[in-house]
Amino acid sequence: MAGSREKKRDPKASLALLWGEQEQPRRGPKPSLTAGRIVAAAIEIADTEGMDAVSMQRIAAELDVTTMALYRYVPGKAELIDLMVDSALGTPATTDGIPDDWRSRLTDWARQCWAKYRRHPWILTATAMRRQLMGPNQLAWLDAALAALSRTGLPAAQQHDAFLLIVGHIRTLAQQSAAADEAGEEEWNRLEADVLERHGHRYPALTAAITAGAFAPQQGDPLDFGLERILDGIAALADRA
Amino acid sequence: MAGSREKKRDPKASLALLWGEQEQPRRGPKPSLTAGRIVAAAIEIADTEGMDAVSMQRIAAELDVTTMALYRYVPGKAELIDLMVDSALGTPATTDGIPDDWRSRLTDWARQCWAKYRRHPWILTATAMRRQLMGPNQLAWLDAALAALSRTGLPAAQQHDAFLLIVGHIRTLAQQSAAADEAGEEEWNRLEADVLERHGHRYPALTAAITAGAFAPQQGDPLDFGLERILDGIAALADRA
DNA sequence: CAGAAACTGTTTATCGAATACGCAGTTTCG
DNA sequence: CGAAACTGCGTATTCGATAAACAGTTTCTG
Repeated sequence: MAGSREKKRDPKASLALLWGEQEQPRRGPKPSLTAGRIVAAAIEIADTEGMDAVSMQRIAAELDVTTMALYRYVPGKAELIDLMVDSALGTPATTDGIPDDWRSRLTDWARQCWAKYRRHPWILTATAMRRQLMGPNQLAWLDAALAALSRTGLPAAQQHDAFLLIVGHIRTLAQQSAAADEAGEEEWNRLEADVLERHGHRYPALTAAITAGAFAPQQGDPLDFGLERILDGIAALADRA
Repeated sequence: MAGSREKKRDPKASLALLWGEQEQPRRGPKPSLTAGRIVAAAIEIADTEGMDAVSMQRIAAELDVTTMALYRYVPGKAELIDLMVDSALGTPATTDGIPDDWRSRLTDWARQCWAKYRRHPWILTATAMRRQLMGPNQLAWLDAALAALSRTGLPAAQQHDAFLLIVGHIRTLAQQSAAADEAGEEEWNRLEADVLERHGHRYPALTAAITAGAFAPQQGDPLDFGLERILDGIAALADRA
């Protein structure tokens, strides 16, 4: 959470890198790296130690070069993060074997997307509060979701809204699960329980919910509840039309 | 997006501050500040210039003290952020005049919450990927939502799930709107349009959706679509039971 | 009331991070 | 061959968070 010592993001450069629209150098020493290797190293670090551990110095160390060497391949950290996200998302799997109705397709899509977020929780931070720069992979995910949604017969604008709704749900889960994985979870729970012991009377509904086990760990995929509700809601709308 | 030069968050200290469980000093000079004033200054900065502008030095400057003076009142930046969030959320308004059914109550709740996120978009970043430390206000919001949800008759665990679903939707909108407010929005759109011009054929559903106006600016409250779907989905479930 | 004790704001010093700049060596083209 | 286009790298700058130590201020205590 330290300050932003960086220059602004250069979307043009990010896009060029995302789409591989870089001219190959014709002279000079052979590059010892590629943007791809840098991105892969950064993702590796983010996966294992979280986004906070991703620094230019750290990536460089991982690749056995000096920090500044990286800047020959990516314009800056902001652009690197754009690349990380698109790369980590990868391509959605084919829909082979999935029934050809919108609900099955969307469910499958959501499961896959959720899997990606679980594998790379840092995607959440990496994309929070920033305009998304759609790379090839991100566009593929969007396309897949819209392909399913188009079968609902809903107006295009609502298809987009529905897409956001589902992504939002997945991101909420990612947030929850990232928070739960934080260190010292037990201590935190104990502290909060303590607080509620002392102030719980001010929160009757909450107290009742806790007593009823609303916050007990659940079994089953946390994705399901919300996804079912959303799809039910969309179905109701689609049927109405 | 710079590194984390801070020590870990101290939840105990945050909670003590959140609940005002601090012992008042009995000796020494009169304190010239309070945690509250620091938090207010930080929120002011975040509101007008975004979270990135919130640095200890900046807050101190705003309050006409040295940076280190702040550390007499808050243990560190992480704890300060906890306080900022709870303070910015404030208390949910009373439900006077809102019909006493769960759907109306939840709709009202969601609108209020969405208003808070719109006023303080940085809450999104401030709470991303971190375990939430529930302060008095955050608990009040949670309590209010659960009070409404309890009238659905759903099991407690599902009430919690439903709560997350709604908050998730609100946060998605906040994310969207924050991204849209970023500088250079037009240039970005132009660049993306360019890309699609060149690669659009790989994304038929997306191309179709764009043509159909899926991404055109919409009128009306963006909250509504998703909220209606979610509530419809919840209603369907509640009716079934 | 004299210290001691508990505080306060401040100064100074580290350390981590991003990244601008310029240098020396490497390749390739005219 | 020599300039041009590159590459990796050492150096320096700037910001941010925060630790440590210091000097002045109040309030107790004996």
